[in-house]
Amino acid sequence: MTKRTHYIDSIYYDLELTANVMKVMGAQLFERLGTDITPMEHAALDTIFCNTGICQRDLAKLILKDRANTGRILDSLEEKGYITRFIDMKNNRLVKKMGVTEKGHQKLEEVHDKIEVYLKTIRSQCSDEEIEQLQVSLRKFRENILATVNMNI
Amino acid sequence: MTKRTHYIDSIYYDLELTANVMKVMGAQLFERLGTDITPMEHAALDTIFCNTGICQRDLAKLILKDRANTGRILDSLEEKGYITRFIDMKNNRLVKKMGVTEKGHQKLEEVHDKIEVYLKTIRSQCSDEEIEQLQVSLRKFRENILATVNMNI
DNA sequence: AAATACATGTTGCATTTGCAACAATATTAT
DNA sequence: ATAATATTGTTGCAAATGCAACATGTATTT
Repeated sequence: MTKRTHYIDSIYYDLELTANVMKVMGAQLFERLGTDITPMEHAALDTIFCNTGICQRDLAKLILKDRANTGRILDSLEEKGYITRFIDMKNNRLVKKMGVTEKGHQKLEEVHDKIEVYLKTIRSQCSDEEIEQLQVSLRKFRENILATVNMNI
Repeated sequence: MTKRTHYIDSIYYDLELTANVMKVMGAQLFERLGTDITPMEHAALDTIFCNTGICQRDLAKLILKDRANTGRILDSLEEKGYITRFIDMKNNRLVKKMGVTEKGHQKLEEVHDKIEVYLKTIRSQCSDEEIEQLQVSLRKFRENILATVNMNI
């Protein structure tokens, strides 16, 4: 007679709930900042900044969106002048690459500075070491799942 | 000169990605089971089973959906005969309560048995203690955020 | 050389999701 | 007693999301 684990007590639930809480916090944070980009656009912009010369498909994998939505996010960022897109070659194939503009770089700095203030409040309760350890555990757990499940991302 | 944490390296990203991977795994699992309920419907059914006499609004908070979608999920479960809904009183107010039917109970048992087989594959890599510790860390981190952010769930 | 398969990005559409407004009812305040 | 407020569930609608089909161009195979 094994004790059954119910949904509410599962790791599945804890992950969903914690990610949800985190997302709501992020949304409220960006709302308060009064900035003109969404958390997702910021994530994309930051990731482009860290991976110069990345193509859309690879960016999609990193920011966890499909190709269609990644394109839409980039449309928005381009319209606001935070990135520029250009045709380039990758493995002898034409791909759309992109780069962060000076304006986009300034936006990254601005958002980073503003966010830092708020995040300190949270960090004060959870130590850097604890968060680091949590991330390590999450990565291990994730790799574990990915070993058994085929993801089509 | 502080070293900036980028999106890809943040706890935000690890949470989002891990929850995402977990969700995809769940979807694939239920797909393979060939059962007639979605992971979310199963979560609701299991939670109703654990909280007899719960009203819709309270259930919504537990399964992390809003009232509208919770109602829709319950419509589906009721239509399939896994739950019954009835009017009852709570704090002298009329509320819709629900209970798991015998058919619903059987469905819970069936899904649980089938899932157990698959989950063992994953558990073999991550020890129960590790997962337990991960859940404890997630809860602490979550409580930490909730202390500073007002959630309207 | 032609055909097939592959990689990349875009468009259209259907599903999911959540928010706001509403209806019904009960509680509290004036 | 009447009005204002609160709780619960439903409906309508708009935004987000992802999937499948398509267009374009390249690599590989025959």
